[in-house]
Amino acid sequence: MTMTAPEAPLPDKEEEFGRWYDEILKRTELVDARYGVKGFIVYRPNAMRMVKRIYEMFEEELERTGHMPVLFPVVIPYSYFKMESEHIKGFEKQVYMVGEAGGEELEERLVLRPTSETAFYPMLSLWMHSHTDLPMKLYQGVEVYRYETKATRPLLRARGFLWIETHDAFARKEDAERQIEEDLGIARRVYDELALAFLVIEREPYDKFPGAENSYAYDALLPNRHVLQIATTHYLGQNFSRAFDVTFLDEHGGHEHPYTTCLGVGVSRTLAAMVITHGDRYGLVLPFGFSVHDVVIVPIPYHDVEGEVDEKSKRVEEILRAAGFDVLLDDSDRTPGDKYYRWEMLGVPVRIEVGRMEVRGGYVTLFRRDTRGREKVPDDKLVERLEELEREISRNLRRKAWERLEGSIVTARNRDELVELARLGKIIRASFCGRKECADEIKDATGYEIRGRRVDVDEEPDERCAWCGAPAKRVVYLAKAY
RNA sequence: GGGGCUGUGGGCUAGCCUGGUAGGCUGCCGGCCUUGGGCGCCGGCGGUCGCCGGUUCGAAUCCGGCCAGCCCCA
Repeated sequence: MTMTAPEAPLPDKEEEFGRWYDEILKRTELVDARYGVKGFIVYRPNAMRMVKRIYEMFEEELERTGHMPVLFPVVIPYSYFKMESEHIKGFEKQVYMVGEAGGEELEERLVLRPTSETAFYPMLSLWMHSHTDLPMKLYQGVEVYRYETKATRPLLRARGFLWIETHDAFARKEDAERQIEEDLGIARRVYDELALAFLVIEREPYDKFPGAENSYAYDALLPNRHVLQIATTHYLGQNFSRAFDVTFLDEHGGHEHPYTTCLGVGVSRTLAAMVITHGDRYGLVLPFGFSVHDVVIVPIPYHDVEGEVDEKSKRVEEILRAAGFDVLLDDSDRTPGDKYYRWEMLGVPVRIEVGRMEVRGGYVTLFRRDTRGREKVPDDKLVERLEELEREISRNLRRKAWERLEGSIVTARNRDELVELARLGKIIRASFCGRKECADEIKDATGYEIRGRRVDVDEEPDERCAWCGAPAKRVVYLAKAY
């Protein structure tokens, strides 16, 4: 694999996305793909700050909305796994199975969870007795395992990846349907804070999660013009509660199957989406709270002012720490330029430079990573300015992400336009008849998949399907997908 | 699923065709020198050449298999 010299900027993200991505992962020391098992990676400390923060944000939202944490085993007895017929059809080709232990074949094979419905439901039936136990809203944050095709990519398409899954059960259908709305809100709030842009999509019926009645997804856009599904939520109806015979006693003393939902958040993919959406040729670009530090102070000592520079740097450090910022004073004996490049690669949002001019002038020079611009800030305005910048950087990153996403959506009215826009790599908006055969033809002709209908906007289709001309049922979005 | 390319100190690589002491840059350690965008100089550290097998007096190099990574296509 070729790689640029350590001191050169990264390749261009748009033109050479593959190389850019490999190198930024390596140079930032986020993850290491050399563990030696295809599709599995090691998360290094710089990535774990981001991973933990993403987990925290989701967990905070989940607990605020009444979810309780649990932790299930990684292994699922095969007999549980096969209980819901659609589910096993959808997953059996991509599960890891443990077949032996202690040198002997196991009496029952164990599935490494690809998702945990079939682990949860047998326990739900033990825990659930009456309608007073409902709603039951549980979540866990774990690694799941799926035997993906040979085209694995670190974080984007892996055989083991980090995620969060909720499993919720309700007495009434309407409550379960309302949960889908709540799930979509949870993901929207967190992704907003991560400054990501995304389409909220209802998947086509043939493209649902195995065993679901309806599936909804968050799709983010990558610079290689592929979309990336970063979260999904599914309305499962009574499919799983029936298959696992989970019941509760209702107000009238009758046994009922609860209506259930699940939400799956791809934490590894969310991490990738942050790296990819915001990053540039100088490395990561991140909002406050995700890099190794939020503010780094770089002193620039000269002989004649060394003591003063040192003193001012320390004073600034103390003030910012007291104000609650995650600040690091980098007084290592590297040169300032070297420090600039290193902290920029790691996406530290703000750098403060303190040298002769700053000591004499009663100000500091502040560098913001998102625009790579400098500004002078009077000493007594520093805390205030940093508080502003925290919001400003986040807003700026979010705006840029949305501009890119919205700027790449174009409407196709007929077959020719659709083919042409696919050739250009756009996200295509089109009226669609809803037939799977039509979707298959489009896939064959263009490589594009119908992602589904947007649920965050109301849209009326044209009369005719843009592909086949049959009466159109809805407006859908098409893209190449990871 | 089909095809192609690659694997050499921590990182990037030369050497491979034509078999014979593994070379450079970077990094890291120690020292001197200072520092406004990857400072300079001196000395040092670090490699069973992805793994297994074969050919050979001798393999990083040739042959076979495997593993991993990347690219293109479906």
